[in-house]
Parts: sequence; structure tokens; C-alpha cells
Amino acid sequence: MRSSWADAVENANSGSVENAGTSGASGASATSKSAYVPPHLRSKQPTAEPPAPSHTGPPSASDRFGYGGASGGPRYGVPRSDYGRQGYGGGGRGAGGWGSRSGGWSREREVNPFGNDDADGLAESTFSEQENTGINFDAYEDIPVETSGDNVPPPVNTFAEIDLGDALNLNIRRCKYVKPTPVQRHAIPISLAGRDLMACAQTGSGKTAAFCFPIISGIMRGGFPPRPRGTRTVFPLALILSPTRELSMQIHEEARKFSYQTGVKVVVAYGGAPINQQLRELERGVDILVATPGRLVDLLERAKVSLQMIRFLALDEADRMLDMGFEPQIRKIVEQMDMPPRGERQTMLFSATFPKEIQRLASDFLSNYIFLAVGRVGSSTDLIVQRVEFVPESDKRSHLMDLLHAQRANGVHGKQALTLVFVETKKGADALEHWLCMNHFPATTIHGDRTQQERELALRSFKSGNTPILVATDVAARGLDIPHVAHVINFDLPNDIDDYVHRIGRTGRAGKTGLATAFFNESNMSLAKSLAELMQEANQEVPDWLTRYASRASYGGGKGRRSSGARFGGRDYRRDSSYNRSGGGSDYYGGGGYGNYGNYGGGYGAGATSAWD
DNA sequence: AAAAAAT
Repeated sequence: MRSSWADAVENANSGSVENAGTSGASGASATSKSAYVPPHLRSKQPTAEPPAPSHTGPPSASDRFGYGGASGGPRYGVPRSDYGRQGYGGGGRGAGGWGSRSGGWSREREVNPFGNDDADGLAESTFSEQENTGINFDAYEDIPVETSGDNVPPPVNTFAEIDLGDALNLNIRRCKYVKPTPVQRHAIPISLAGRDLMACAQTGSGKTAAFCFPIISGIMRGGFPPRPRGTRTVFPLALILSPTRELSMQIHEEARKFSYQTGVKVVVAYGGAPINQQLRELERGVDILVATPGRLVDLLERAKVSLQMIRFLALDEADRMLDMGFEPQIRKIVEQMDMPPRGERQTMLFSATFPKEIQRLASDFLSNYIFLAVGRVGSSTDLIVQRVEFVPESDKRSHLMDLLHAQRANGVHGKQALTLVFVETKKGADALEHWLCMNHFPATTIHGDRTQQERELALRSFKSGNTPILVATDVAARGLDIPHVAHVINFDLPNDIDDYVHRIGRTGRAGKTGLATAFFNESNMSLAKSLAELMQEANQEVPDWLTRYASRASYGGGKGRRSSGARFGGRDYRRDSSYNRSGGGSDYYGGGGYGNYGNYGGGYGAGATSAWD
């Protein structure tokens, strides 16, 4: 019989995971780098006269490797000499203390992104407690972490240990962040040291701040180049790419808070919305550009945007950005336009999952990078109760109805308990939404066939609790931070276990518990093995019938053991024996290209042990 | 086979 889902959550097994220390350094040897050449001194002639930097530009390659690159020994804590140090370390000047913009758009009045009248938002009562963040800080203990790479900078325990600057520190307080999350503790020092980074961490664990803080801080330290004259082309200093429009919007909103009154301007550009308004925003000035790939390519081809001045590149949901659908566009943006090559810019890749083959592709964009894997808040997926039920295709609707009725009966619905239902197709999403509405369950839907307006309306309506059921395709699977999602239902299971991981990650966020229910039937056999293993590793109850399906050889294909590692995120592919045997960097795989993607099930089963096994 | 991402 079925117990209520609320009971299931309550009875969640919250066994703790043993804490694994950071592992020893291994991985790629540093490759030699040529000295940094500012964009305006490079041989390639720009389409327009680029701005002359008011400083020495991005850190030189040798500087970038202050944590033990090719030559320099460890230089922990040594201040950067190439950055103007006036105001460094908190000169008490508040906003703009590090690098005041010499011209351009800093004098424009900036809208308070915190949405309150208390522009400072610093009344003691509001930032002294954790309740506003909704983050369960107790769950932060015993988070397993793995780092690898050369000379990994040590993590910090408090924001105070990091010198991000007065203006940014003020915004951290305004955001009511009390202490850094695990991914922030590790990733921020790595980024501030100028190192490239590949990070596995769930969204909702503070990932956006983990790459935004170093970018904002780095831009302020580096100083703002004067605006170019005689051209309408804009030259952002940082680029953040994400796979969906809504995620780009979300990152933009967060980044605006972090950069409030720092003089750092954040602009977002994505498709489905009028380009003219985005162009106007860009022309008013941009330091950090948040974008989806298609619209950015459009802007680049129209020469509205140049990437010549890029100092920081961040790819969110990096494994999706490098999969079959996106890889050509990303390569075009990163390798075939005018962005400085790896080693000259600083590159950060973030995702909750990082299959080995994708890591190989990603290493093309990185230079002597550090790999970081951080467990979820509360360790792994302990905070999500995962259930899988055998539901024939024809019974799915009535079964869904049963679940929803049970929730309603338990008073678990409305604003505080949203339900996110994933389906496979856009048509299926529309059909299910319609059917739910007919049956008096207020639902809406989000998928790629809807207009951008409809998509945004649907998301707002869901978030507000107005329509507490959202039927979604995979457009909503990644990155979206929707508070109060209590239940994720995989009405149709995805074919890829990593997609499953991202989907269920929409609940159980920020240290809260959640429930994930999957409808499994004959058409999901290819997922049986990986799903059973994933649930087992997350200490979830695996039904016997699923174990039986999983053990059948004919169904055991798929990916075999999870490519992305056991409990979360993944493992540095450079540490695999095949890599170590090659004794080289990514060049060894130069001819590998993308062709093998999808075949990476074999080959490393026994070798893919994790630090927590 | 599907979804996402430019017009």
C-alpha cells in the first residue's frame, strides 16, 4: 500500500556520509604559456578600435599560476602587484573602493535589485538569522569534497577570510549569506587564485555565487577599461553562458544583486525576446554578459558584441553546454570568435553532473585546471526521498491523479508545496496540463513550443503558488531555483540518468527535504540499471522488481556504472588509469573528438572508484 | 526520438 508522501519524507533515512578529506594532487602537468598579450596589441585586427585597458589587463599566465604553475613556487596570499592596490583590503570607501570606473555608465542611477526600500537591507534582525535564506546550515556538515589538480588553494571557512572588497561584502550581507556554502568555500579561493576550474556541484548549493563573486571581484581589481569610442560594439569583461533562457534570467537576477553598487554592470541576452531592448541595455554598458548561446552568436555575428576583452568565462550546466546539441555553438563562441584563448582568460565550468567524455571535451577550454566535486547540502541526495513505481503507460494519468489527491488530502499543496511533473515531449506536456485542468488541478506548463512570454508567465505562476502544478519538459530540468518544490514526479522518465539527477534536483534544495517519484515501465528498461545503482548509492529503497530488471544482462547496457561517479557530481577523469597511462594532457585525446559520446559505458567500471567508496 | 537554442 502507499503511504503518504509526507510520511515518506518524514521517514527519510538521513544517515551521514563519512567525510573524505581532499585527495592528493595529481592530474595534468602545467603546460607552458606565452605571456599575456592585451587584446589591442594582438596581430589580429579588430573590427573596431578596441578600448585601451586602463590597467595591465588580465593576469599574465605566470601570475595566473601563483599556486604552483610551471615555475613559481606557492605564493599563497601574496598580493597581486599588477592590480591597483589603492583601496585594496577595505579602504573604508564602500562601493567602488577597488576600482572606480573612469568613465561610462557608473553614474547612472542603479535600481535596487533587492526589491526593498531599505537600500542597505542591513537591519540587524534581517541578516543575523538564517531563516531568510531558507538554507539548512546544519546540513552543511560532513559534505564530502574531492579536489584534484596542481597546488589546490585551500578552502576558506568564512567570507571574512576572503578579500572580496567592501562593496561585494556589503552585498553578501544584503543577500543574508552568513557563511559560504561548501562549493563556495572551495571554489572561490581557487578562482581568486586565478585558476581554471571544473566544478561538480548541485545548483541550489550556492553555485551561482561561487562563480559570480570571483568574477565581480576580479573585474573590480582589474579596473574598468574606458568605453570604446567610435563604435557601438560592446566589450564585456566576463561571459556567463547557460543552456536555457530562464536559467540565464535567473543568473542575471542573482548577479545583479551581487554587483549592486560595485560599478560592475550585468546584462542578459537570450532568444525569444525582442533583441532591440537587449541591444539598448548592452549599449548602456556591460561588464558581465549572461547569455544563451543562440542569441549570443547572433550578437557576435552582427558585431554588436566583441569578446576580445573577456577575462572570465563561466559555463553553467557545463555538461549540457557541451553535449551534442550545444557543442558546435559553444566551440564557435569560445574558439572561433575573438575571445582570448585559454590560459589568457580564466575559465570556470560548473555542473551537477560531469560525464567523463564531457570532461574530455571541456578540457579543450581549460588550462591547468582544478577539478572540484562537492556533495549536496546534506550530503548527496539524502534530502530527497526517491521512489520508483511500476506504472504501465495507460495507467499513468490515473496514478498521477491518485498522488495528487493524496497530497491534497494531506494538506500538502498550494504555495508551500509545489509539484513539478516532468514529461518527455512538448505535446505530452500540453496534453497533460489540459487534462489536469479539466480535473480541477490548477496546472500550467513550460516547454520550448510556448512563447517566451508564456514560459515566463508559467514559471511565475508556478513559483507564486497560483498554479501549484507545473508540467515541464527538460527545459526546466536544470538549474532553475524554485523554492517550495516539494515533489518532483517523473511522469515520463528520461533516457539519461544524468537528466534524472538534474530533474530530481529541483526539489530538496537549500537543505530542505523533498520527494521524487518516478513512473517506470517497459519503455524505461535501459534506465533500470543506472537508476537502481543511483538509488542504492543514495540509500534509497530499491524495489525488488527494479533490482531484477537491473540485473538482467540484456537490460544492463546503458552506461553501466554511472559515469559521473557514485554519490554526486563526479570524479576527475584525469585520474583514471587510461589518462595516467597516457602521461599527457588532453592532447592525447586530440583525435577523439566527440564521436564517442554515448559509448562511455565500458572501459572503466572497476577503475571508477570514488573517494567515498 | 526528444528537447534546447537565433530570426
